[in-house]
Amino acid sequence: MSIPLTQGAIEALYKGLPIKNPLLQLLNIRQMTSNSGLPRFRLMMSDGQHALSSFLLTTQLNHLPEQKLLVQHCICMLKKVVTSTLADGRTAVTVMDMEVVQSPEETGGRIGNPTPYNKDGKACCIQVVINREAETLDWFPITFDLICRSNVLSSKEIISYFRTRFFICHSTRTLTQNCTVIQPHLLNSNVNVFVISRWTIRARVTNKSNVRQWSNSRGEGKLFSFEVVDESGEIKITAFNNEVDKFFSLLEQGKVYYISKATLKVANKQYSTLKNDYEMTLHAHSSIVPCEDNQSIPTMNCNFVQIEELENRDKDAVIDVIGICKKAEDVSRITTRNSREVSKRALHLIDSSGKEVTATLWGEEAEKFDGSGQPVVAIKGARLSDFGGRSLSALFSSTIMVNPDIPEAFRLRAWYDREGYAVNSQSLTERKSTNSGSRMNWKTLSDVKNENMGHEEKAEYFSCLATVVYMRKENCLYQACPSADCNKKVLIQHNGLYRCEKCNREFSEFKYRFLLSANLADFGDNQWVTCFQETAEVLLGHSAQTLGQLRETDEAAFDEVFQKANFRTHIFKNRVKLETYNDESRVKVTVMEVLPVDHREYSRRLLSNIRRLANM
DNA sequence: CCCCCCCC
Repeated sequence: MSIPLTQGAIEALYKGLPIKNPLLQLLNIRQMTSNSGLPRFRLMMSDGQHALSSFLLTTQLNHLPEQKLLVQHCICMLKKVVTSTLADGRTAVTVMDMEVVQSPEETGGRIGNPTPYNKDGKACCIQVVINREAETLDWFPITFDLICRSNVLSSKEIISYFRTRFFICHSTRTLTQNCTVIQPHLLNSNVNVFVISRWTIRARVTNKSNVRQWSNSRGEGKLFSFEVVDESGEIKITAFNNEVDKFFSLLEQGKVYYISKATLKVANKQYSTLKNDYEMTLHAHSSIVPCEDNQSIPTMNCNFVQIEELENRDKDAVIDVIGICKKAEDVSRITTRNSREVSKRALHLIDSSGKEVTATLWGEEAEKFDGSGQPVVAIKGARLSDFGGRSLSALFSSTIMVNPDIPEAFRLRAWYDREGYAVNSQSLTERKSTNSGSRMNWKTLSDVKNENMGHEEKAEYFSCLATVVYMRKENCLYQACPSADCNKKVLIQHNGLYRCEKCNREFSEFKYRFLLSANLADFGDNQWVTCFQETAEVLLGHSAQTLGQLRETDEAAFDEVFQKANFRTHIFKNRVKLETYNDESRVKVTVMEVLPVDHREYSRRLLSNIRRLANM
């Protein structure tokens, strides 16, 4: 005669509810391989009503099965268990302490007729059956809550199941009242894959990729993906191989379809900006049918950011933008870092903020773009870059819409045709990349000293906004070797010829070159710098040759060049390095590039310096 | 099962 089992224990243990020393019958025991190399035993236990195979024996108790004490149909008292949720969402009941209280001989076999409780912990699918009232509806929104009338799991559990494993929805819909959840059933599939049976979604295609080939160690094939939206959210759907042939030409951006019998998998967030933890994959049995009655399905929910506002957004932000394409540059081919060739086309977008920004389209999108007639262009999901200050770049996931049928587009069109065309817009994107914030290591002159820049073995580089306050005009020029690639200083010989030591030659002529010492000042400090040929020419506005001749012929004009160049403000890109001569070390700053001051850049610099000072 | 998001 067997000891009575503890009724309801399986449910309590599965839910992690407190239950004291329950008595359960072992229905099955299986040895698994564990990461540690020790055998790990998995148990199926029964309380006479329910059976559950989510029990794991702590390895400290491995002696029980190994000594044939814990065998099929014995009765155990579980003295200590821990119920936990595994990384993949499954529940495990780990048995930390137990005692075998009755042998199989004494129990006389399986007790009662237990039914599987939530199956054995493999990936589950909750099958949804639509009852009579709902059968007239042939679609579901992507996400929904459920009211559960099942006696297997509570409604709360079902909802949490759906929240964690399927989709998240916070609104309770009428339709949900008509759903009945029946027995979860087991699927022999990967833990991350769930089959949605008898579910259909009705959704609008917002973005559709091109067909792409892939080839890797796992094989090769072709695929395309598209994104859909319905009133409850958005999701990405991918089709491979045969499904590409079947569905690619059917799907059109902007149109609505009934989509059913796709599988779900956990989305890799790394590759998606969509607000969904899951994505769908189409299979041989999947169906996609166009839907004509699509009024209630949202078009694209764009959250347009004014161009002016882009200046305040973070680099790499993914934003939606809409503007008049004032100018579309010609398409060009570039080679990427990975030596792939790709087409690109820059658009100059302007909106009613009066600001302009450059947006770059890629690949086919760049090639097929037609900018004639200055169309309204909306880009959903463009990446904000800090190139040239602020610019935009389309991603693979971006949706580009020309003259979209939306109120914002009509407003922009009206604004542009009435007054916008005459606006002298200011672009957030500089034409010169060198002025871009990202490439500049901005410093104030006092920063350079305080941070001991240039004291390392390697030269350091910084940029500053500074004003020329003094230039040593006396020895700003030297007589250099006239050979094309030699700038070595030459010495005049008694014979009237100029000798270059480096070339070991004598020349009848020399060329002038600059070696200009200048003192730069900003609001906090000043710094002596050296300008060689190109940078000095920019500062002084004359070539070394012209200025050299001027010095020989018209000293007043020569002086005037310096007067004019003095107290001018520029952006200086500099190299700083510690130099030692005569046992004395000092930091030498060489100007590498002189750039004109852009007023926006100037304000930005000024503002950031002020903020920094305010925080000191 | 893919996963490229680029260039000045």
